[in-house]
Amino acid sequence: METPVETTRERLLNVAEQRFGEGGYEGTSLRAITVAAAANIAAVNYHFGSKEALLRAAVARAMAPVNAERRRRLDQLEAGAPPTPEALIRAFVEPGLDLVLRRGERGALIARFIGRIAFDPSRRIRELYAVESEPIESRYLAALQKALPQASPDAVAFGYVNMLGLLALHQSQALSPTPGAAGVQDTADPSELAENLVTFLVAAFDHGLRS
Amino acid sequence: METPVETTRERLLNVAEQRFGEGGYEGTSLRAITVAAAANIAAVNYHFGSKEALLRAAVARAMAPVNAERRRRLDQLEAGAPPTPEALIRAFVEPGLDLVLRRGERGALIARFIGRIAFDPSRRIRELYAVESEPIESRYLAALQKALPQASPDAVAFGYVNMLGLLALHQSQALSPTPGAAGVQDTADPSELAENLVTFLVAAFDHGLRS
DNA sequence: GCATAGTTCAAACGGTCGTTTGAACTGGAG
DNA sequence: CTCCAGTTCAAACGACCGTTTGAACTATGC
Repeated sequence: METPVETTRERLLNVAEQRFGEGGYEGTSLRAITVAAAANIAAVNYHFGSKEALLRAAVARAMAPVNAERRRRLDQLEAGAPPTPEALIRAFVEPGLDLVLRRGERGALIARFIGRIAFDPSRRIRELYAVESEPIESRYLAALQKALPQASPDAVAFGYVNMLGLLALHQSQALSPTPGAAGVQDTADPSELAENLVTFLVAAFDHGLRS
Repeated sequence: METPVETTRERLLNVAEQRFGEGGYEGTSLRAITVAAAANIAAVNYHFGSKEALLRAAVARAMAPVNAERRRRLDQLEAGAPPTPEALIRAFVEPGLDLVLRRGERGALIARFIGRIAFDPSRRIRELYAVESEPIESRYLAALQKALPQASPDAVAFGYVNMLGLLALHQSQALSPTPGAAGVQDTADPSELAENLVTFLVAAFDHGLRS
């Protein structure tokens, strides 16, 4: 079984995901990416136009399947009875954390990349993520506000941004054990992490939002 | 009333907090810091030894009062009846978010700086924060595990790292409204944000941890 | 005033950065 | 084989980076 030959463009995107996910945007140079991709540095300009455009393309590529799955799940939920907060939270969180299950080793790398970019120090970089995620995310916020009529819309929005934050942090694997925090273990199984996070968030949404 | 004259060293630390908080470690150059501090670039080497050492000193300075207050609150709680999870969460979260109330404009800047460094893309940078915060944080984790006997220690640790993550994100002001997320407003009052976050976390700890 | 420690300075080093350029290469169509 | 579009290459540009250096400056004590 022969692996299809990767184009230079694909190699650049793959390595960009990995490297940007490891070092962030500012901390990753094009030379590091191009060397790892066995490409010439001018190829970045040729295929993408600039470093930032490479990032933009990588973010768009990484987010596309996540967004599609979130959209599919929300469409499905809204086609039936009014969805519960739990169903909505699950529909949102699981695609983000399912990357490992669906894609093997590369999935974890993409998850980390997404989480990392979503909270880059630079607002400009963060907005690359926001542009890709906003259309489907605002639908989820509206659906959650509808599903939680006892809480104020502002309060639901507060819970919602907390959910975004926690999801991104878990994706980026930044919530690793602090040194000396005995008893804290990386959850090896991503579906278990998803269950834990959904349970945590559902409790917070159901009992911890103000009215 | 004359303002005391700032030493070069102090100016460098103050500006470093601001600039590292805005741009992250990699995205902030020493020249930007020294220009803003009206200092010579060699002063960084003279007073601190290196860029990273400047960061380390800034982190230590920023965390010292937060850590002291967390320690004082925990000591106080443990001197009485066994503290509730809510009391512990509050004792941990409030000092982190109180920076604005206690220090005026500079407080928000310091909060952002701390939050930003805590989740820098580079593990090496993140560990500068961890070194400063670990001693008091591990005490809080142990106290929370004791206060939540119905949950497994691993589950409490999971909730704990989520709390760390959310606190840092709120401090860093990275949880700003996404474009188009109508209804999401920056909470102008930090004590209200603390109340909202404590409420959210308490619900998640009380109802959302697995056993 | 001199000596000394502390502090700051401008210039420089060696390295890295993103972007650009024009030539060379590659592959496909006619 | 030629032509052409697409692609890659090495070299270079101008800018920026953290670190270093030796001289100059500053303040204090004798």
